[in-house]
Amino acid sequence: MEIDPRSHIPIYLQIVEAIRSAIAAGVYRPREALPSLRALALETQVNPNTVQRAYDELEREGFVYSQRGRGLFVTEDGRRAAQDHARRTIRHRLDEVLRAAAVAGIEPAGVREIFDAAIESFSPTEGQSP
Amino acid sequence: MEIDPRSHIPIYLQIVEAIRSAIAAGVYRPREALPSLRALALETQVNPNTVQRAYDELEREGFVYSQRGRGLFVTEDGRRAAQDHARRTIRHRLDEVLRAAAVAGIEPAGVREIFDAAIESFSPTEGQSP
DNA sequence: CTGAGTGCCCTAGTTGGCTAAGGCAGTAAG
DNA sequence: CTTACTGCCTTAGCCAACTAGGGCACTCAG
Repeated sequence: MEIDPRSHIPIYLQIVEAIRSAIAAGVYRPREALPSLRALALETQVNPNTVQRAYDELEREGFVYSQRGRGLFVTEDGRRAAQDHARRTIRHRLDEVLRAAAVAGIEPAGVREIFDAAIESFSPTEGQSP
Repeated sequence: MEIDPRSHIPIYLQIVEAIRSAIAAGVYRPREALPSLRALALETQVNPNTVQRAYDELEREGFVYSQRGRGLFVTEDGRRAAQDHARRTIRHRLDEVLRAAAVAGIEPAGVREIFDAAIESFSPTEGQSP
C-alpha cells in the first residue's frame, strides 16, 4: 500500500481508496478479514487512529463491517459495490480532466491523443518479444 | 473563476490552476496585466493574502512577472509554457487514472470505454439539429 | 481463567491553510 | 505635489484536519 504523507489528500482517504481498490480487485474477499488496525498502521507507518478513521469511512460506505474483538470483514456484496465505485470514480476523474482541458483551450480530441499515448506507454503492446 | 472552499486542494492552488489555464487559453495574453490582487480577491471572495500566495507561485513558475506599483503581467512565452504545462498535467492525471484503475482490477481497455462515454456526453455530437 | 489479539474511544497536540489588519514602497494620472 | 492605484511585507491569530498516545471492552485460543 502506497501512502504519500505530503499529498493534499488526507492520509485516511488514501487508505480508504487503497482498501476499496483492493476489495474491488479481489485481494480481500467477502466475509474475509482485513488487516487489523495496528497491523495496517505498522505497515503504512501511520497512526492507528488514522487507520481507524479510514475503516470507519469504509464501514459507513458499506464495504466492510466490524466486529468488536474479532476484526473487520468485507461485506457480502462489498466487491461488486467497490467495483461500481471504482468505475464511477474513474468516470468522474475523466470528466474533470476533460473539463479542465476545455478551460485551458484543449478540445476533447486533443485529450484523446494524450489518452492514447498514456495507454500506449502504460501497457507497451504486451505480446511482442524482443 | 470557480473556487471551492471545501475542496482538499488549497484555495491558492485552485487559483494558480485557474490563472494558468486562462493564460493557456489566451484569456490573458503576454505583456498583458492580470487582475490586481485586491480585485481578484474581491471577485473570488477570498483574502488578498491568499491571492498573493497564488501569484507568488505563478511567478515562481515563470508564467508571470510582477512590477511593484504597476501590476502582474504574463511573461513573453507564458502562453506556450502554460499550454505545455496543461498538456503535461492532463497526461499526468490520465496516468494516475490508469494506474488507479489497474489497482482496482480494471484494464486500460475498460478505462477506454469509460473515456469514450465521457467524451460522448461531454460534447454530445455537436452538429446534429433536433 | 489468562493472555494476546481485536475494535473502539478519549483527550491532547501539531500543523498547514487561511484570515485579519495594517503599513511600506513604487507607479502613474490629475 | 497629491491621490489613488499597484505589489509586497509583517504580525498575529484562528480553525479544521490530522496525528499521537493511552486506555477500555470484547473475543477467542491456550
